[in-house]
Amino acid sequence: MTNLIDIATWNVNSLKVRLPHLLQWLQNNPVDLIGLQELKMTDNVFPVDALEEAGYGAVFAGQKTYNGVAILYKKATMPTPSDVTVNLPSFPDEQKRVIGASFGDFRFVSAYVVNGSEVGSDKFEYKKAWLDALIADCAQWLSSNPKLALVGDFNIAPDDRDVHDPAAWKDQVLCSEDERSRFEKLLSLGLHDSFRLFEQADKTFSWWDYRQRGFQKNRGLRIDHVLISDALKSNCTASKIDRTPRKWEKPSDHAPAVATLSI
DNA sequence: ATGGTCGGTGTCCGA
Repeated sequence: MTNLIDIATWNVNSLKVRLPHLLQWLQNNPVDLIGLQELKMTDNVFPVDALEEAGYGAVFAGQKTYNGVAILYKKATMPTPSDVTVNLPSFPDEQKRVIGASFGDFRFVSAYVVNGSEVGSDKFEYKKAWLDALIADCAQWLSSNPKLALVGDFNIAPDDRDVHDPAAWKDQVLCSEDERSRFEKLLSLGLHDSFRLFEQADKTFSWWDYRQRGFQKNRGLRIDHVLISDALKSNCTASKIDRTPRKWEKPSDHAPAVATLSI
């Protein structure tokens, strides 16, 4: 038996501030699964009740001030999640950046990849090591769960099409070869960038800097991705970025990305 | 014009 579902990802940049946007967006786009990043809250204040009222269950891993990830699932269409795991098995970390859960034989992982600050910094070294661990662990996940979606804020623009000004961003953080080669390595494990399975408008981005009226000028990058495994590729019928909520008052700097697939 | 804007238990740091 197969189910047609919509899966999404959204870096909300504080779930406390963005809860009204999330609820509004889910009302307009009742996706079956969504991975959230940058909750910036501890687990004791996670808005379980408000999401429940909206028809969503949640698994989450928060922390104070920074990071924090969650998976929301529509209770009417999705089974109860099982095998919930937090973070990367091969990379012990205080920072809460990964949460995974199984829905039947479908595995869904929400990730908040390290930003990296700037090329050559200590944070950039942490980013490379973290990505290497993600690659190693993702290979394991795929061997045990052929039906896998890895979604999130990857903090990597895969190629120049994903950058508003490739010359200005060349070799900069989010666009460097060290990062792009690791993204490619992740795909080579048997994952596909669902967005690129379909024809897309030029200059479609998922993140715009708050400064300099970046969104109004569409000075953005596509760094939020919905990756799906080989086993799901032919079952994926659409993938898009919804820039609508970026126009709302007090927006996240990221827009949600959504893919449709049968599992 | 070398800044600019957000969010956070903050008055600087991370993005």
